[in-house]
Amino acid sequence: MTREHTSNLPEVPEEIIQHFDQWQAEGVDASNCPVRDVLDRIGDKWSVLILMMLAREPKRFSALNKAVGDISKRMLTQTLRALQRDGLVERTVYPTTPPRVDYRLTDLGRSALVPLAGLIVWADKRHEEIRTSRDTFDKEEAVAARLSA
Amino acid sequence: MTREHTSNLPEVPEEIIQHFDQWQAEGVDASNCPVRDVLDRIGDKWSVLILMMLAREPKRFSALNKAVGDISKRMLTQTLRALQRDGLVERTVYPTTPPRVDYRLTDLGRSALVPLAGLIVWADKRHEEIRTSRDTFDKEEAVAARLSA
DNA sequence: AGTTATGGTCTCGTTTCGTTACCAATGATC
DNA sequence: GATCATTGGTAACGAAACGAGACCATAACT
Repeated sequence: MTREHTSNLPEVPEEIIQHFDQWQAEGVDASNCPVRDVLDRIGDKWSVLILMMLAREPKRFSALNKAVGDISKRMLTQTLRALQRDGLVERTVYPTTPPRVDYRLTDLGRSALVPLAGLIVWADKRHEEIRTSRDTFDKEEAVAARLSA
Repeated sequence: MTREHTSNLPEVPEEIIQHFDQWQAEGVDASNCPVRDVLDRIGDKWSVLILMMLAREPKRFSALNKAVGDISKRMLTQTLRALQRDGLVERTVYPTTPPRVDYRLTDLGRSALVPLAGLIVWADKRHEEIRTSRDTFDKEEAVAARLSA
């Protein structure tokens, strides 16, 4: 009743929506919602990106640092540790000098990439639309600001 | 060659991995990667959660505030504005007193929920595994700390 | 006059983040 | 044999983002 079928967009499975409804009824807090727990972790600035970079093959710290480009060593270390802690990434140290460390996805980490791939395809397909929307929004905002001045 | 087939886990589509490879070769910066652009935005603490809460039907500001529980009004406003700017959410004001404002998903916003649902199912299925991994990691870390003391 | 309700905004103290400097150990270079 | 480069980080500091709570405008109700 709340949503009319005016387009043939892909649908969100009813089962999932029921899931959401349930959470909403209970009030979703970080403490009581497993999905919150997971999303809060990999939903940070760098985690998904790093998982993607490790998709094909293991990489060394410095290779990751170069691949991502605008991540600092500090954040790279921090993110990798968190991914390792969550069991998505495995860290191997070869005690040479200078040290050599590589990072590889675990099975769990690889399994995460499957749904993430869906998200990436979506982002790629829709990002033009999003950028357009942003431009429009910003333009309207500028007009509104001029009016109230 | 880099990945042995020892388990029957769901696979990451080769096509997607090639996508990642390409990015990696170029060096993924925020500026040159559309997916980065999108991920940086909805990959924040609250966006996904709010999209989920709006899945079934439009909601008022206060309803969202209650549903999410531990979000502050400040962040709720900020996140909703960003979602609106990106064209994922529509804001409607009814000029009554006290004011009434509701937020609903746009078609674009609804389309985002499809891949997100995949991620949520994953999180739900795997979060036990993740928690276990965390506990193990923390225990090992504690041991290491004791040794070096 | 005082209370309540809504959808925010403002301010302030805390957390988190990004930048830069630095380190240890070894092999190569001069 | 002193110097330098390399790798995978850590430490310290200033900047930006965040969370909690006070505050506001308006009108209906008591």
